[in-house]
Amino acid sequence: MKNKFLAEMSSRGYLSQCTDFEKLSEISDKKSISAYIGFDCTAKSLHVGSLLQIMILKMMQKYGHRPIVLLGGGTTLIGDPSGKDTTRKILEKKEIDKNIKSIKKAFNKILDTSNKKTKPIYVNNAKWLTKLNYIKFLRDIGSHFTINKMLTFESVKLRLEREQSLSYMEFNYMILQAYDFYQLYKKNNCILQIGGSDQWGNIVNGVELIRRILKKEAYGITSPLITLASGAKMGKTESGAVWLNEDMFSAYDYWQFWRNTDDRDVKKFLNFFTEIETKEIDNLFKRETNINDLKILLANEATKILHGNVASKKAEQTAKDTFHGKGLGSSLPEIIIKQTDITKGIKILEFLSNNQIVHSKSEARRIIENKGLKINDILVGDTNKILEYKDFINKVLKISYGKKKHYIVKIN
RNA sequence: GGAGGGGUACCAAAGCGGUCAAAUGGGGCGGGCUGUAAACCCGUUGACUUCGGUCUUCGAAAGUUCGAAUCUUUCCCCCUCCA
Repeated sequence: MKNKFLAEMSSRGYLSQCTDFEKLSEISDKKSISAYIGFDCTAKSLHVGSLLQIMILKMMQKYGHRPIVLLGGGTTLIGDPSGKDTTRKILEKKEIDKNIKSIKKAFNKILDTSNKKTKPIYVNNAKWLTKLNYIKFLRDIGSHFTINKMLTFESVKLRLEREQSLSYMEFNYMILQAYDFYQLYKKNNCILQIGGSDQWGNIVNGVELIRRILKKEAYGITSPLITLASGAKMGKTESGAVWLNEDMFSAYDYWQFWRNTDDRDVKKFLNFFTEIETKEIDNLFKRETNINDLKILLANEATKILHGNVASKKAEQTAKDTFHGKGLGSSLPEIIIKQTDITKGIKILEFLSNNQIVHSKSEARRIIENKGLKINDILVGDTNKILEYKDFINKVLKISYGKKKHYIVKIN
């Protein structure tokens, strides 16, 4: 593969399938192309599960191509059945619009928005999907799809085999996605759709629709499903999903997420989620004997891409202070309490549950009984402990839930 | 449309009148070991509590009973087979 863009895609492990490597390579060699990836808008933020796709968009920019981010305001009204064995919850338009606005924030941080030529274009398929005329759509688009073929798609087959209901609405999802591609081809000259491997069928449909109607060639690429060494799903931690939006998942927690990567996944993640050259990564693994240093590198680089250099450095320093020194990291979550409250004394159980450190007083009691709670690195043994002024050092106190969750408590 | 089987905590799955806040496994959380990893070991896993207990929970509602996850009725949902 001579094309640099595709070559790097391949060496980083971003490539799973492509409709036509040779041709696509040829075209992207000659000119700048536009490619799109569609994203679901069921939540206020995307999570790391979508990060690989975003990294691909970022890499396109590096090679002078333009990414199109399709925020599926229209398709989210329907719900993609791919990879799901039950119907997704259906959202209202208002909520979806709110989600779109919020999701964009992360894209603007990760992608390069300064270069005019490669600046990402955001599109919302609600724009064309919600205006469709049913009869016209059936005649113009529907006539190009056969049920015979649609029934052979994995997403449909899976549901039918398990005898789980697949509504007519969901059944239409793939046609709508194909139609999206067709629209983007016409409007934005978008010749390539990228997606996760579960999107292969949907992507191929779009390519075929474009060929049939426009007699033009479009292309599709899928990225592999990320598998973790442990077999778990990528992007889940003890506290739930790893969100990209900072108000839902702090930069420090994000840094920690990468820092805690399984040894066996470090190399893969460096390729996937940093911009370090593949060769350089190989060299690092040859030279570096301490895997923990590589995890720190991974955490730094990954955090930098999303939250910026300053936040990344701060997170690293906080981790250093928290785990290796006596200091208090500045990125740790802060809890402010009133002077008057502390003079009165606060019951530890109430303090923990009121500040959402634990979900209930029972959990607070449990964690103390299990030797998991520390104040200023000293084990709290008594569930009846009262937080007092003397627990603070210079009006500041560190409270630790287990080894990894730390909070700074300050007196106002 | 007919005949059966089933809905139990985060998930899977036992329990089938009291000893059930509900066995067991997975997952989660905490501890130990270590490297903020993996593996392994131990503890814990509804809420509130003055630590005596109290309250809510086994698809939904109503009922039988001193007492119901367990029995009855109605309803909702899922599965298997037949048409």
